[in-house]
Amino acid sequence: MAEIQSLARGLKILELLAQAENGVSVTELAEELGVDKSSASRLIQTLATYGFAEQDPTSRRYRLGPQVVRLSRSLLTRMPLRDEAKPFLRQLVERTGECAHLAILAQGQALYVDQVESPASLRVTTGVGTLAPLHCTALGKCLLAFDNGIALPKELPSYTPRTITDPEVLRLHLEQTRRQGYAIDDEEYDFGVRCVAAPVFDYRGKVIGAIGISGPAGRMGLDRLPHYAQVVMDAARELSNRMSFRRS
Amino acid sequence: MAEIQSLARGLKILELLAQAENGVSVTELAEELGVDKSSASRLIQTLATYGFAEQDPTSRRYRLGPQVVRLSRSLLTRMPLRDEAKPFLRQLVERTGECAHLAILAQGQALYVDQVESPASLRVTTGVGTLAPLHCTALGKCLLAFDNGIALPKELPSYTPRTITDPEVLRLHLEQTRRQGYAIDDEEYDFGVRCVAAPVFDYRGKVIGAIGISGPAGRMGLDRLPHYAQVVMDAARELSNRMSFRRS
DNA sequence: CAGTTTGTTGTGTATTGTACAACTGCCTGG
DNA sequence: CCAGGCAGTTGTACAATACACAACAAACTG
Repeated sequence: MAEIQSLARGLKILELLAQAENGVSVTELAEELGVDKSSASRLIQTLATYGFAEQDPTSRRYRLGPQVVRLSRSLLTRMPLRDEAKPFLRQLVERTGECAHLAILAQGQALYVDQVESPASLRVTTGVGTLAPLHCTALGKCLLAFDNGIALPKELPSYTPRTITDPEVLRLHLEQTRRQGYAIDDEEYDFGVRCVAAPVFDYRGKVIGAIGISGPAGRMGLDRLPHYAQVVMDAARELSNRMSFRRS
Repeated sequence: MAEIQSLARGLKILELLAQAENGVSVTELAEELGVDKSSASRLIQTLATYGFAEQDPTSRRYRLGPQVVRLSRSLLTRMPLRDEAKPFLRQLVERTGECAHLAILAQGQALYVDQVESPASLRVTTGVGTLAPLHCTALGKCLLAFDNGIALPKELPSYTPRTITDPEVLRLHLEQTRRQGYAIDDEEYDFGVRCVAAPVFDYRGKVIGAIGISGPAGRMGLDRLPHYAQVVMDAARELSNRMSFRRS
């Protein structure tokens, strides 16, 4: 009895609401959870009274409520790494003209927690809150390569023809990443998008996140990547220094 | 029995986690909820297994988990208004040099759901997910003035000496807002910050949100406000047109 | 190292969440 | 326009489950 059933069901409902495109009906919820309509109805009513869900008056379907946005903000604003990283992200955008991102490890995936947009009209925006796989993104590879505690993902799903799907190839690739101190994503997750990222460490040398830039392959030619890598690494190193002082 | 107790308690815990600066201990949770330590422990364990809470390994205190950021993203990306508004927010920043915001009504407050930052080094950023009072912000006043269904807030707390705290004064002020088609916040919520906002309507003429700009009082002189108001209203009107086509 | 505080794990009991059923409002088709 | 079906909510009885109490483990403090 280590898990509160009805709370767990409520949380599952939140996830279902997040996945659903156009809201979810009570009957669908009941089917998905394997409970009666009445139970599903009461559960989501509770979610609604606390602002975590909302009912569309006409269709009677439920969707996520504004409360989740508030919670998210609380989490993000209370993240020291995010505060410290912001100026470096801006700096990266200034120096490279591409979008800059900050990600941390969350549930075996890379969670994008901040972004500064490029001024270019063609830009690669990855919304804050996005979860991306570790094995085919530059930020993810950084987390994977420099975090000793983490194991390689069992599955290496393919997103583009360039995605590394062989565990052994990935292992070697990560070793190289460790050696050179930065990671590259060469159209392995999104067609036509290249990324460069470097790890951020705390005072104990533990990886706490990664910062990097993403841009269209056209602008981010392979020959220019080493230059970008240097810029990103410099920023990451300086940010790591900053984080070392905030021993929280 | 219209409310599932344990789910409600779990949601209250989430709110407590959001408010707490440095995480919350199990004992604190138990006290706050009026339940036993053991119950609080099991509730938050359930939250943790689903990624809604995280335990700091050293301090054993709990904080919000990454799952809430994911949910938030789902909600925000599924918001048609947000997609449509983005280019107009960028346009506002370009034309005025100040930060632009989009807000909707949520739980009797203005919820900031998007922002485009000003390039100026002195800028007014209001994080996405912020809740602000309706009676002393430009975006809030728009929602208040143009939404027929909504009642005036009972309490009109004061944030600066300029905050309107008299209901009658506010009523007249909102009438003027309706007449002129835009709202102003003249340092009524934040010292030294002025805002201008205009409402966004759907195809039925119902307010679905508001967009506006915020800047330091130094740059946003009172004499320039009418000009800014025109720019904001133009954008809001065009955005309203766009929204009329998406009859969802 | 003893004492104290804090978090987690058993366990019996009663509260509470659940399924079943009845009810209401809505939509659809004849 | 009405009959039939469907989706969502409310009532109710029962049993599952979440709860308080207690014991235990672990960490902090003096």
